[in-house]
This record gives sequence, C-alpha cells and structure tokens, in this order.
Amino acid sequence: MVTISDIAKALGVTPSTVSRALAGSPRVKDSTRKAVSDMAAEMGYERNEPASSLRKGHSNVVGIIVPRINRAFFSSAISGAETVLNEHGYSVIICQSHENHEDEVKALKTLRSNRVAGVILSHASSSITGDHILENLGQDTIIVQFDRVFKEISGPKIVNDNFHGAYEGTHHLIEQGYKRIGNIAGYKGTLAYLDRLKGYMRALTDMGREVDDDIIFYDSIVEKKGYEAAKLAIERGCDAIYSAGDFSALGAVEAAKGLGLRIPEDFGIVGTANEYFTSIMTPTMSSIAQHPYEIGRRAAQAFITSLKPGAEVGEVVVPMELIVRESSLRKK
Amino acid sequence: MVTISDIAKALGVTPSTVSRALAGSPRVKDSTRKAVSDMAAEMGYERNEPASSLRKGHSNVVGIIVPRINRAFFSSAISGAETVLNEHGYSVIICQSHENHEDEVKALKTLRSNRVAGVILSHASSSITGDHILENLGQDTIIVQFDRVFKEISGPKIVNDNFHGAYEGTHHLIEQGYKRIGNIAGYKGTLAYLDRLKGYMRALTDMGREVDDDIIFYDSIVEKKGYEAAKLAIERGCDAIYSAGDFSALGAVEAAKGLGLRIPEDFGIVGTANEYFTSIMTPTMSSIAQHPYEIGRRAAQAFITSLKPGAEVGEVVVPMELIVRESSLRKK
DNA sequence: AATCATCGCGCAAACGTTTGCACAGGCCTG
DNA sequence: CAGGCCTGTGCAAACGTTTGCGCGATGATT
Repeated sequence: MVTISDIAKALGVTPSTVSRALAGSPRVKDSTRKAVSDMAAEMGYERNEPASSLRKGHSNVVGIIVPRINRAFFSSAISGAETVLNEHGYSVIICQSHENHEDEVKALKTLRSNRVAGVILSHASSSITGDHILENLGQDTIIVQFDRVFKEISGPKIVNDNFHGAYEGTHHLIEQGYKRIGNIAGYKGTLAYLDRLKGYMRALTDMGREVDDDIIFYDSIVEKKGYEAAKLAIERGCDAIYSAGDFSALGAVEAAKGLGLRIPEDFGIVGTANEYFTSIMTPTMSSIAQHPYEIGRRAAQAFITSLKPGAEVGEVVVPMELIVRESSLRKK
Repeated sequence: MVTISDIAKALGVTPSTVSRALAGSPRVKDSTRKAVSDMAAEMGYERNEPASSLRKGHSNVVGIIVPRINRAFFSSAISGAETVLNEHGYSVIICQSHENHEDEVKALKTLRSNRVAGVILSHASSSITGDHILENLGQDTIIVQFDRVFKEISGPKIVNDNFHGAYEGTHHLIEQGYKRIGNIAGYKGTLAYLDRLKGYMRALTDMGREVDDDIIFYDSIVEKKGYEAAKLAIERGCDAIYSAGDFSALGAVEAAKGLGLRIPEDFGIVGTANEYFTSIMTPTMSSIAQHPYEIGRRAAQAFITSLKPGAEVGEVVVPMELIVRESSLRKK
C-alpha cells in the first residue's frame, strides 16, 4: 500500500506538503500540487481512510438508519442519497432498526464508533422520542431526518407533503361523486400519518362534508387490517375509501370485491405510496405517489450543505402527486 | 469521548491491559477483565473504530456492492447480510454499481480505501471479467460473490439454483399440456441467465421436445422486451412461455391478452423471481421464487467462516421454488 | 533601504488502538 | 533449592494522516 510518505520521498518533499496538495490547500504551489497529484496517480495512491478519520476526528462516511432496507420506499431513498453522497466523496454505512428502538440505539452507537460525519435517518416506529438520537451521537454530527421526523430535533428534515397529498386524494374522490368517504389511517404517533389524516379531514370540511370518526380506522396500514376496515366501512355506509397506505388499500379492494361491489362504479379507492403493484392489479389503483429517490437525494444534499458552518437547511417538503387510475375514476 | 486510557487511569492499569481485556484476551485475569468491562460500561466507552482499523490494518466493516439497491432482490439480500454481519460486530458499507463497470471499480477503490475486512458483491452486467476485483482489493480481503459470480475468482459463491428452477418451471408447463414453449431469456454473458436457459432446454429434451432457437429471445428481461418477444413467440406458434424474469413475463401476459388469448386456457406463462406483484395481478402469475434474504444471510455467513484461516467455503447453491398460480394452471 | 506581509514548505506532535517484547512474581519439577 | 515455566501486566512503538507553528525567501510598501 502506497502512502503519502512514499509520494513525498519520490518527489523530495515532506508528507505535510503531499497531504496539503491532495487536500487542495491554497498554501501549496500550483506546480507542486500538479506534481503530487500526478505522482499519486502514477503510484496508485489511495488514502488510508481510517488514518485520516482518526486524525480528523471524523470519517468520510455518512450513516443511514432506516427501519428496513428491503422496502421500496427506503431502498429508493437510500439509493438516491448514496448517489449524491458518492459524488461528494462520502461513503454510506447502512443500518436497519427493524422498527425496533433497541436496534436503533445500537445502530447509533455503531455509527458513533465509526465517527461518521453525519447521520441520515428515518426512525423506528417504536421510538417515541428522539432523545436517544442526540444522546448517542457526537454533538458535531450532522443529523438529517427524513420521512419520519422528530420536530424537537433541530436540523434538516425532508418530508413528504402528506397533508396536501391526502387532501388531493380525498378531494378527488369527492369530485368523482362519492358520498361517504372512509379513511384507513396509520399509527397515531407518526407525524406522516397524522398529516395524511389532517389532509383527509380538511378536504372533507372544505367541501362541506362532515368528519365522522366512525369511519376512520387507525393502525390499519397492512393488507389484512385494510380488508377488515373496509368491510366495516361498507357496513357503515361508505362508498369510498382513502387509505394512507397501498397495501391496506389493496385489502380494501378485496373486501369490496368480496361483497360484490363494482370498482369504481359502486366503490372508489385511493391509496398512498404508488407501489409498483398498483399499476398492475385489476382494477389498477389510484394512489398518491411519493418520491423516495428524490427524498433521499434531498436528504443527502441537506447533509452536504450543512457541512458549511452557518448554512442552515430547515424543513424540505417534497410534493406528492395524485395518480388517478381505474379504482376511483367514475367520471371519465 | 472516553478512551481506553481513561478507563486505564480510572482503574490504575495501562491501556494495554484495557485493550486486551476488551478484546477478551486469555492473558488477562478474569477479575480485571470484569473490572474493565464494568468500568467501560459505566463510563460509556465506545471503541474508536478508525483508530482500531488504522492499527490493525483493516476495519470491522464489510463492503457490499450491488448493481442497484432499490431492487427487491438486492435490497433483501443486503438486508439478510446486514442482519448476520451486525450479529458478529461488523457494519456494512453499501455501494451501487448502477450496472456500470466504472462505478464498480470506483466502489472497489472506496472499499479498499476504507480497509474493509471483506467485500460481498454481485457484479455489474457491464463487467465482463473479474480482473478489476482482484486488482482493486488487498489480497487479504475476503471476497464473497453472490447471484452473479465470476468462476475464475476463488472464494465463496452463493447462487440460486437457476438450472433446476428453470427446469421445474418448464417441466410444469409441459405437464400442463402446453405444446410449444418459448423462452424469454436474459444476457448471454450472465451465468445466472445462462443456467436458466440450460434448465429450460434440458427440461424440453428430457421430455422429448426439441429446442427451437427461433422461440428463444435473448436480452429481453424488461417488460417492454417481454411484450415484443411474446408477440413474436405467439406468431411462431407458441402456446406458452417460460420467462427468466417476472417483468418480462408481465409483458408477455399483456401481449397475450392483447391478442385475445385467454390465460391459462390458450396461453401459459411462468416467470422468475416471484416479485410481489405476481400474486396480485390478474391472472396471478406462476413464478420461480428465489430467496434473496437467505442468499444474503448465506453470503454473510460465508464471510464469517472465511475469517478463520483454513476454513474454505465453496459454492453454495440455494434452491429455487416453483410457485404455481393461475397463469399456468390449466389442469386443476 | 528598511520594514512587513505573503507565500511555500518543513517540523513534529497528535489522533486511539493494538501488539511484540520484556519482566516480575508465583508455581512446579527434578 | 535451583532452574524453568506460566500468569498477568507494563513499555513503547507503530499504523498513516492532518495541522498548528515556525521559518526562510520573495515581493510589496513606506
């Protein structure tokens, strides 16, 4: 392995100069900088990152913590973040919390151990507060939150525009002439789901409808719960559902079909997330698309700009987009 | 940040002893080991990984390189690998090659820079040989390949049983009474696809059918190409298709539907990968399931066992599993 | 011409951990 | 009882990079 000392010897300068040259310091002559980088290339030099990290007190690595990596939303977000970070010379360490608070704490400790320059995370559903995040990271570690965020932790937050997304989805159902629109909702403790709930409610009241708590089903964003919720909703007179998730919306489709209702004629459905399957199933399902890759990109960019002292990134809201498909399109 | 020296001072011993105690060396008294670990816990010590890596010459990090992280197969594999590696005290650095040879080389360089203990990878489709892998990694770096492997690189290889998977899928179509079975195939250069092709061929010849190159469509594992391939296949008299990918199989479904054929009565289809959507679409699609999470686990385990000098892991073949659904089930 | 800022580079320490070697004391063996 | 072995710990160097400080030389300013 070739080191900066080797380069220094080959050029008759000191390691200090080589280090500065490679770092692009203005305090080294252009000609030597050129000589150094040429020689480095020739000798096939690669920086010893651990040594650099040790000396600098932090590494060129950014940690990303997500509940699960094998979910389309998170893997796409990571993909986007990784692409941007690589462009800036950073690598990424991935950790999964498995929606588990203890695992999340472990991940934070690991990342601190590795002296990461920053952490990009979307917290586990079982993490109620963000205290552990601050406790287990150095105070100079940049923290970027995305999707699931704790307001009380300062720093960049990249989120979906859940409110307007849900608003549009619900509004669309009303426009299509559906009379009584239920809601399959998520965890009450998660901000993202709360915002979707608010968007749903506001769309109703804006259009002169009443909000009826009997047809709002919390904690129901898995297929099976969506199925059950939809059956109840139909019993209670609903002719449409806005679901805060696509899987639960799929359950709702099955419930409606099972009860002999025609979609979209008798029953309308709009989901959320625009999972791949929504465009393939029969009928194809309307859904509110999020843009995970873009969210990942934004999160990484927020990290990069946070690097410069002074530059503050606040909350970035990424628009969602209603994609109308067969399941809710009654009037063509 | 508390260091081993801090612990040493607090206990009246030297850093050497603390280091050895924490490493579980047998050369330190049980009582001191206990005292050290208690004190470490009390003071909230976390090892400085960069320092450790610098001294040891390698880190507790394993690099994983995949074409794209936001594909179900790879993200699940990573998930499985990450889980196992974490249990053994390793972190993972993720790199994407974007199917691009140059990016793959960059990733290898990055990982070497970080002095990773090992690399788990599935190479980019544009990497024809594995030379760059050996060139850009230290010779003591453990290399574990999965899914897409270069035979010429020694070390563990974790692969799907592509041959038998494809064999079963094709065999099943024959059993269901389909007369002329086409094949939507992948890159000729990729071993995995080649094995699927061989499985398809062998199933035909084993059952006394002839292999007809006119109904084998290479490089067609995306939806659109699958669609086109299927149209041609139908023109050429096929009443069934085995596809080496699910997306291309989906294209085939659309092609058949578009030509007014009933599935599975007039036309049978079996895909590969068991993507989530196959169980949702109409008709549901038969597919040959792979087990990416398990493959990831095996890859990580292979890395762990390779750590012990002498222990050699060869090729691990993970079974695939035919999942029969509506698209190929003519005889009930 | 004297003073001073600037430029370009070298010196040397420091980051925290690991590990080969040395060594003191206790035990065992012959 | 002498010699040797084992146990448990300390000493000190090393890993490769970065960076504050210092210093000579060059050019600009008074």
